[in-house]
Amino acid sequence: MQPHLNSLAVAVRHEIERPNRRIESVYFMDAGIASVVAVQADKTQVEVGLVGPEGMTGTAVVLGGDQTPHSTYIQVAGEAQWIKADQLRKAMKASDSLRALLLKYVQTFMVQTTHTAIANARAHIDQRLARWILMAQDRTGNKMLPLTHEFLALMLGVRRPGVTEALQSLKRQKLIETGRNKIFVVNRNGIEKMAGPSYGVPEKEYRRLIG
Amino acid sequence: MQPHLNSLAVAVRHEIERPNRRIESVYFMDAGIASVVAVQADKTQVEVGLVGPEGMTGTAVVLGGDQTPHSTYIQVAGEAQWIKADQLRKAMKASDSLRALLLKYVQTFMVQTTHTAIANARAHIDQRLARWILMAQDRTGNKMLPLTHEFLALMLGVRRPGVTEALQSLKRQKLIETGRNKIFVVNRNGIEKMAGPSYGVPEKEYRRLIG
DNA sequence: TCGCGACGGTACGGTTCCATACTTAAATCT
DNA sequence: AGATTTAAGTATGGAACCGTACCGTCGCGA
Repeated sequence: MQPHLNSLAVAVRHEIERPNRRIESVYFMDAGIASVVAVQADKTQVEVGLVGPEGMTGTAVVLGGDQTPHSTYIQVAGEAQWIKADQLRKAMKASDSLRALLLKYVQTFMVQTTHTAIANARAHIDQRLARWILMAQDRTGNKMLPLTHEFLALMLGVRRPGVTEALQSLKRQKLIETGRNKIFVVNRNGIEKMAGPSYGVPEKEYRRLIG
Repeated sequence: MQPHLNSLAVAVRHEIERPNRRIESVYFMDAGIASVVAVQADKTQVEVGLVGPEGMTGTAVVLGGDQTPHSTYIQVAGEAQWIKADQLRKAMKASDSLRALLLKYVQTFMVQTTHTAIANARAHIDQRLARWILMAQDRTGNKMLPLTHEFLALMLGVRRPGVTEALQSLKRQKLIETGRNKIFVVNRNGIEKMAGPSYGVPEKEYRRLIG
């Protein structure tokens, strides 16, 4: 696979996959975060999964398809290695172990999306926000996350002022610090406590399957 | 694959898969509905997908695994053909076309779960309920759905009285009729209107991929 | 350095949904 | 038939969020 990989710096908001359009390339993130977003017929959208260096975009290609109704774009700028979808298909055909590994990742990603669903159904905004921060930090390994409230609101499917208030609640509890376009993780354990049961299951499944 | 399939009547609430336990068998529903449920560490659970005659349980096996953190059980009694997970693995190894078909189904199921996530984030109870009724009717082909409010509440992740009120709202609009343990679809188009953008995308994706 | 655009903080009334509890009604069992 | 269980309807006060709007502030580019 390696000869067909190409490094690339990816900028925030860059769209990797468009809904119902052919997937040209698949990205393996070296740094930064991509976001998989479900899109309804009326264009309303909500994030369903995060992809960082632990994973890949374009799971539909791994499953033998060439498009999805989802949208995928860069949330946190970074670097990625991309490969043409066709090259990935060839590589999977050539290597059973590669295919098996990528399918395992699809499984972990699926668990992530199902737990987004349960969090959306049952958790309050501050819990969902805490979950999101934890997942983002897992992927960047950085205390600082460059994010606007507006963007987070879009991701969580809530009002922008709702995010502002939830962030202030976390800040009051000394769990994070905030700045314009920035969130700083201060007390990770505290954030995990805040997220409660909405964080953890997909992470455990990832460790089990891929480690 | 056929020689290893076994017919079986499945009763409501029968558990097909337990969280983090080895998946013994995979079920292809002939009639009735199975429900895939995400489970958090504190045991709270919410439904993330429905499986009827259009699909199968045990997508983790298709992805090369042998367990998931999810739970799967029968929602509407019916009949199923089951096969030992190992036999399915053999059959997939033997037939690329079978494997490709099952992977396509995994893709459609994934889209279903992501749209459960977006519905949970943005839609009100009556819309989510409408979506659920439509998805259930798609799978049984029956105007009558044998369901308790309690069960629906568990599935949607809301209070039981919330379901009662939402059902009455649909009833007032002449979209459904209700009885003890029963919901009757009266005006399917009206229910689709009520569900709005929360219904449709996964169904379209299914038609595109499997038809 | 000034102005403008983007971002974040705050306010307010209204709606949805929650937790909880109690009552009525239908099915099941003895 | 009567008793018991299970399901469905109703009530209430409170919390969480919503849509919307307005204002302060930060940073960037002219």
